[in-house]
Amino acid sequence: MNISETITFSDTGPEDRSSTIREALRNAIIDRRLAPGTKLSEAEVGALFDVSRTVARAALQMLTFEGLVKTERNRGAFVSHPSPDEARQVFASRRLIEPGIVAGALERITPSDIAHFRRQLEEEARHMNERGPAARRAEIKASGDFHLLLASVCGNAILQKFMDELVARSSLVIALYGRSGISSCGHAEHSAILDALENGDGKRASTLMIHHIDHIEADLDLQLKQGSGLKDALSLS
Amino acid sequence: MNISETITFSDTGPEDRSSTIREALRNAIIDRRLAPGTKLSEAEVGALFDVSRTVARAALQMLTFEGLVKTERNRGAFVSHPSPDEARQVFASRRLIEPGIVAGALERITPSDIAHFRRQLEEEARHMNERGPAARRAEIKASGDFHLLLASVCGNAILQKFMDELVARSSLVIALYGRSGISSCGHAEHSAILDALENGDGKRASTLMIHHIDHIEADLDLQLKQGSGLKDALSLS
DNA sequence: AGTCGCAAGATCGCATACAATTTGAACTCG
DNA sequence: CGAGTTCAAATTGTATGCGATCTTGCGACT
Repeated sequence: MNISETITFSDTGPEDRSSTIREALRNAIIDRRLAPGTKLSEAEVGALFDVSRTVARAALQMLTFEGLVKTERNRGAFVSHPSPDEARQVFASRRLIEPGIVAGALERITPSDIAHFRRQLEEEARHMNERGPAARRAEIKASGDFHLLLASVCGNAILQKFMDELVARSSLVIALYGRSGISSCGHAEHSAILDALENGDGKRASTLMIHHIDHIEADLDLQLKQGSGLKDALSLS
Repeated sequence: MNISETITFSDTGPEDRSSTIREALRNAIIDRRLAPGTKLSEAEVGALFDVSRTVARAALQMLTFEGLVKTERNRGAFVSHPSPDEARQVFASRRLIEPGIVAGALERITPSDIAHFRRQLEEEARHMNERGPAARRAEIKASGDFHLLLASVCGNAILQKFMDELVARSSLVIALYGRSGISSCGHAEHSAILDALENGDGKRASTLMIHHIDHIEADLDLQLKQGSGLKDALSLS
């Protein structure tokens, strides 16, 4: 496993090591370097990051709270394998929250923010034009970052935290249920939303956002093919 | 301190003890038996519930994730003391989410649910007619339970979790900034919302809900009297 | 041959021990 | 008498050890 990327703790400063591990695992999960269903043993995680089980456990507990990891008592922690129903709930939540985020962002967005968005969208476009699984992972991540940036502009830390969780879960869902062929449809819509925001047209931006979310969800294949948990093992190994 | 209420672990079964402690602390916080700013030392919490620091720490970590507790590295955990700005963010989030919850609940609510709501509202009314701080605490809690019940009916576990957090934070905010005199205005509005739901009038229910939230927030005194964190110490000790 | 039971191995839950950091106070010096 | 410094008490951060629980492989019994 090469989960730990090129992480040397010194980079992030002496701050919470468990948070650093959480972020690394989080990135690995939403990048799909860690497949849903993968077991994350405390000892293994601890060994990978060269810490004790205590801090590894703390990181896993945080991820469990975010819904990216599922822990079963006396059995361990596993990368979440959201059911189609959970997937629908994720998108229902986003449909509810994101229009409000757009409205909030509209009132506080600055030219400097817009420039930031433009750079972000360029990045996104670059990944879109590349091929290969690495590029696709980067694309999913970049697409999520657009929504997170929007949430940060809106200035509500609570909503931002909610969006953090929703975007992360979405990445999992897309990786699991996405029909890979048509997945790169989001970029133009991001641009359009940003344009509407720049023109101060909040109504249009909200509408575009809802359609955008609809499109993402429509691109999924959410037929319920799984009963309980035996499929986990089936799909992962 | 009598935080632990009448808790004997055997009640909740052999499940996670840290979760049990989390709930007990959570209740104590939203009931205002634990004042904002109060220090929650790991050792003290552990002693109160007769567990080691390890599990106490886990409970505190969960509460930190919910925003009910703030931990500072190497300094400890404290009951959150939300700023007026945070308070506004809480209510902004609720204004965004709860209408959607109402809409979701409308489609799934059953007569049995409605009966449940009625019983809940009676309970609420009982506390409203009593006097004293204990009754007021119970009233705040019961009022929150109405919203949580609504969220549970809506059938979206993610939104339900969000509402859990928002309602808990609201209780803190109300306890901190509520003008105590007029606080008991919510009951009639809850009834009205339920009536609208029963009649299938989702539009009206949503509108009532927004007004309800507006009223709650309007009843607060959110003048920003505090600069940073020195006031915490000032108000707690 | 199939099934049940049992024991060994692995992993987690929790407690405890030790290290690191902060805080507050006593103490010294100007 | 006040300011600065040093040290000790308290508290958190982290590691590790032990018991409990679950899994799994092997063997005996039907």
